[in-house]
This record gives sequence, structure tokens and C-alpha cells, in this order.
Amino acid sequence: MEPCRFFFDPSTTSSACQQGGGNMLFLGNADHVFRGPKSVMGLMDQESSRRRSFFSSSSSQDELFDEEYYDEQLPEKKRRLTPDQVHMLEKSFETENKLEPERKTQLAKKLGLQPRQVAVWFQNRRARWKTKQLERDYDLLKSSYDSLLSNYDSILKENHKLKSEVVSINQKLETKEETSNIKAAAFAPDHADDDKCDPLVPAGDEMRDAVPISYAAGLQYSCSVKVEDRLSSGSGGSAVVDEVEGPQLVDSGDSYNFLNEDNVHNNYPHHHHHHSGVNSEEDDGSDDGRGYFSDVFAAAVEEQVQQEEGVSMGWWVWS
DNA sequence: TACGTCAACCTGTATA
DNA sequence: TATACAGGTTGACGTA
Repeated sequence: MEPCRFFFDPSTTSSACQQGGGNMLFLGNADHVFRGPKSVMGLMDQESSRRRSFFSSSSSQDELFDEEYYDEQLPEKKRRLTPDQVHMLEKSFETENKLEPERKTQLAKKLGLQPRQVAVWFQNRRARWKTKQLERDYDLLKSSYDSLLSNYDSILKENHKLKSEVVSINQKLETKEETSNIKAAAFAPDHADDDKCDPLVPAGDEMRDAVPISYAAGLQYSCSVKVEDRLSSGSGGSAVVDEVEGPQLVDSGDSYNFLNEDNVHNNYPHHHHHHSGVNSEEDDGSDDGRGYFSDVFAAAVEEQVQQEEGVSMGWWVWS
């Protein structure tokens, strides 16, 4: 056995003993040097000696090799690889993280290590790489999650903003309707004891629907039934606003436009009933509570839609 | 002294 | 069945 050549590693402030051109025995820092083999063996507890000990032999070829190797140096403390050895192993790991037997023996020779040591180093290195990779993946997922969360928050804010705009628009609409109702009430003749409409305006659905929009719009207030009642659709609110869920109207200055034809048709089904010839309980001639105003309004809207579709209906609106 | 790192080990599993 | 590997553990060691 060659005598130790003492060696001080500045990176770890520790001393070591290098034998020949090969392995370095790690002896720890100045406090641990020369503590001796007995203390090392004393550190091995009963449990670990029952298991295959650090210095014990095994059946594999590598470890038979190890046995010779360890026999020479037994009993020494656990060795640390030199920075040069680690550097070369790292380079080898970069090119290929798996170790073929041939490469293993070549590396072992080159580094003055046992093939088993090289194999163990690669196994541990792969485990470390996997741990790091998991950390990287976690960081990546976390930043992705944070980014999505941030987007979600801004979308949520935008949604709240739009909802409050809708509320404001609906309030505007109601105010406008109330104003026109007041005007209508003031304009209407006093027929408090008469619950029938003015003979100028046909009372039946058929006739009412046949009235030109301009005429109906001008005479609708001659009906003695209060306009508010006619506007009421039963839910107590605006005939237009209440029957359409959500923001069906958009404010373009002072005028309101329906967003799409589906809303119009869905909310004024009886106009379609006449077109299709399908009767329903709403189509029995009785007033569904919508009244003149909303019907005329609906007709006007429907005409607008049809004009957009390229169908000219003129002023007369037949259901 | 607690804790992190590293070399070495153990066990179970896949594969040729 | 030998071998290699993954995953987990152990014990030595360095360091704050």
C-alpha cells in the first residue's frame, strides 16, 4: 500500500489522501484527520452491519473487483471523487446519461475508479437530474398557472364592468319609457269609466295588427286602458326589458337596437304563429297582456329585421 | 447541532 | 438468470 500524499481541497477546506495516480481517500477537514479506522468502524451500527456493509463483498463481478480494491484500503472512510473525476463523469453524462458496459470500464480505467463506482455515480446522477427536472417542471407549471390566473382575473374584471354597463343601460331605458308613459297619460282623453278602446282603434287582434304602424303609434293612446297596464307584461316591469333576458338592447346614442333577429322572434312568438299557421294558447284572440305598444314596437322591429334581410314590407304590417 | 450533499447500498422490476 | 435501472435509504462529511 502506497503512502498517502496529503492533499488539501480549497473548495471544501478539507484534507484528503491520494494514493498513486488513482483514488483519493477522503479524510474530512482538519478536525477529522487521523481519527483512525477504529472510530470509523465504531460508527457502523449493528443494523448496517447486518445488511451488506459498505466494505463487504458481493457476488457480482464488479464487486469482486471492489473487494480487492477495498481490501487494500480497508478500513477507510467514505471516499469523495476528485473534482477532475467528477468533471469527466459530468462530461460523459452530458453526452449520454446511460452507461453501456464498455463505456463503463473505459471510464473506470481512465478515472482510476472501479466500474461499480462509475455505475453508482451514473445512477445517482440520473436521480439528481430527475429531481432537478421535476423542480424545473414545477416552476414551469407554476408560472403558467400564475399567468392563467392573472388573465382570468382581468377577464373577471372586464365581465363585471360589462355587467354594470348593462344595468346602467337598462336603467336608462326604463327611465325613457316612464317619461313617454307620462306623456302618453297626459295626452290621452279622459275616459275613466270606459274600459274599452276608442272606436278609432280596432280592438281585435286581427284589426289591430292590420293598423299601419304610423297610425297605430299615433292613436294607441286613445284607448282608455292605461298605457302602463298595456305595457305591463305581468311581471310588473317593462314589456321590452322584462321579456328579454340579459342585455338585448344596445345603446347607440339615444336609439336602441335589437342585437339579433332571434331575440325578436323569440320574444314575439305570436307574429310567427300567424306566419306559420300554427296556433297556440297565446293565439286564441285573447290579449296575452303585451298590449298595443309592444305589438306595434315588435312589428316595427320585425320590419326592420326583414328590411335587413332584403324583404320590403311597406308600412302595412300583416301578421 | 441541524441540515444538505454525496457515495454507496438495498430492493423490486424490466429485459435480453 | 444475469444485468441494469429506478427509487429509496444509510452513513460520512461539510457548513451555517
